[in-house]
Amino acid sequence: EEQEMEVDDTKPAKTKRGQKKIGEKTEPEEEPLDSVEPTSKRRRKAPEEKGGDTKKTTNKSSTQYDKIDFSNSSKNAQNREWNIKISCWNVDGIRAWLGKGGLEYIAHEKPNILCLQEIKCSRDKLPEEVTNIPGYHAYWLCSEKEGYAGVGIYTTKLAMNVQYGLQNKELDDEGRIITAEYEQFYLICTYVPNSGRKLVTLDKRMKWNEEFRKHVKTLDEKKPVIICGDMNVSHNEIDLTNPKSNKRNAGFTDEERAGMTELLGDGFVDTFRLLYPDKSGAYTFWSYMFNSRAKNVGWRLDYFIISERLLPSLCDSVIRDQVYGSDHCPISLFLHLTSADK
Amino acid sequence: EEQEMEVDDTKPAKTKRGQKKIGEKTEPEEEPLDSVEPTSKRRRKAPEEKGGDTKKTTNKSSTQYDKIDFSNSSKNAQNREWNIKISCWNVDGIRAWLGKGGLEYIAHEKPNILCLQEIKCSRDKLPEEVTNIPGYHAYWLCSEKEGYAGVGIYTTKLAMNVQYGLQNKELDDEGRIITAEYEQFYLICTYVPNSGRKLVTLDKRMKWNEEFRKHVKTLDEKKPVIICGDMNVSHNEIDLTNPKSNKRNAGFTDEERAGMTELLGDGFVDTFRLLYPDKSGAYTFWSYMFNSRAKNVGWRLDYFIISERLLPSLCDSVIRDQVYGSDHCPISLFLHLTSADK
DNA sequence: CCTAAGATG
DNA sequence: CATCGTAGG
Repeated sequence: EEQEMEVDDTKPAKTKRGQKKIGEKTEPEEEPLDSVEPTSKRRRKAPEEKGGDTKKTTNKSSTQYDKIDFSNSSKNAQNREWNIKISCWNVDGIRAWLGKGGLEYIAHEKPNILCLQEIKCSRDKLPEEVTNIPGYHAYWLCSEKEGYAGVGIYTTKLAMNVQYGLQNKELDDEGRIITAEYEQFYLICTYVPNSGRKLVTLDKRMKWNEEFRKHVKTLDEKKPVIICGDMNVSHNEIDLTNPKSNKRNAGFTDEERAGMTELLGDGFVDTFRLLYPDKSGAYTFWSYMFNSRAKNVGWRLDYFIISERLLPSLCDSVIRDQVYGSDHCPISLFLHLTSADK
Repeated sequence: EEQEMEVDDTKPAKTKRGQKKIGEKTEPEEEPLDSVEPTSKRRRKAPEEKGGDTKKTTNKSSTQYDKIDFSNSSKNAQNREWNIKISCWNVDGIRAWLGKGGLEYIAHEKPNILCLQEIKCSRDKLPEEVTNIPGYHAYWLCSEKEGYAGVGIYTTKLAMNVQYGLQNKELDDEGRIITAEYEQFYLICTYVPNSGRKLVTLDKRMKWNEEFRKHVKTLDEKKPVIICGDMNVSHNEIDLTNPKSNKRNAGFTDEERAGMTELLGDGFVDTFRLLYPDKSGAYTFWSYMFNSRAKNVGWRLDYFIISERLLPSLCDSVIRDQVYGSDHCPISLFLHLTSADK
């Protein structure tokens, strides 16, 4: 049974723009820059290759977004363009991210919903600049451990219901999951426990996987589910640069990979891999060490995983690997939702 | 009795400049920029006022030294110019100081001896750049506590003997004093224990003062003594911006001030205050907080204190308040030493 | 290599 | 408001 839902939504939007309904775009339709070749098949062209960008991860410049095309003209199975965009970013410390211009990402991406992981900040230390973003409501779940983990959701439309944690005493003290209920779906924003150096916390991770799966299956019985966040696993060899040498490292153990396989076996889909089954070099995380990002030595750890019955709505699932400000990059999911999804 | 002296002096100077003898200037005499008004009296003109310098403490620029005149034409009581310069700087972390260009200070000041306090670095983590400075030997005493306290001495001429600590078990684990014996004097480089917020370590400080005084008096029976370092006390009201509000704060308690008075009563002289008895606003430390340095809200905590019988040799004692790179600034002592000092 | 907190000053 | 160390990744 669910505990009472709390809503941390104290501030009204300051702008007069008014609230957007989910299913309503946040700005006028843009003409796509690419050719409008119909994408009748699930298979897509690979995302553009990164240029020889030497930008540092600590770059604060507001110009990083000028080169990025945030428009998306991909169609769903019924040849409809997206009408809701959900984005997701492990920010690796929301205060550092703020200092690196993280808010500009929101202004450029303009998602209907943005899920953040690893905010590493207790609720009372969240700067007003991040709690009070015009046009968005926000839900936060912070770790009891200071400066550790923590997740948040920005949303243009209020959720019907918000559930904090998994309702499991052992697993709910670190701020790792918020479940937001909307009319047509449940949205899960999660930061899955890392198994640690030398896999010291693999047991905890396995326990998490178990409870998480239960949670997701329960939700899925009621409404389709959209899971997003840092799943802290690269599912297959194609999902990281060095699969061989990482077989016994956190993020690519058999146990963690099997966890993902099980989840997908319950009727969920890894949207990016569905759309781009052969795309290699597509990562969402690069260690700060060894200049990994410049060399694109990375891992795909961040996912949009959706109930299979949402597939007709799926327009695109993309990795914003040009966006800097964390050791992860953002990802975005584009859906066309209609009343048929209810 | 003294323990065996260790000398941490593994590297020969890399340059071919050769060693300077103490009493030999490290570079050709420069023509002083100021008028050569003879300074027959102990009383001097005040150091120049700081300009409206907005430089940050973290400034790495190598240009900060261009505006500073390191020459000094002050004479001793026999109207002789200096032939030995000793400098002293609480660097507040030698690695951070190195990154802020601290070594450039040495190149510009060119002291015969430079004493450093608060190196905050264990011996094995000292960067080679600071342990291997051409033309200087180095002695180090590091705290057993990582990244805490610690002192060091650079010297162009090898000391005859080097004593590490006070030979007191309770007080010698934090790297707070090196005593170097030269032909004509003992040099003490010290970082006196801070009494702490709410004076939690005032007892330890009092114990230190007691043992330190014994040590100094013992040395003084053999040779004149030059004490330099962060004494962690402002002796009198003139020595800090806010004496009233700091009467019960570390650095200006009656107990600490009395300690300095006692030391001076044993036949030692605070050289700066002797030469500039009325000079106010002369500080060597400014809290990083509240933009204190820009406002010159500071404390005089760093001293050259010498045996009275060295007074005939004293040419000048100056505060390098234009030099940035720490929350303290360097100070320099100019002496003319002759065989009469032996 | 980055984030963060905590201790110290 | 700086310097550290350490934990975490």
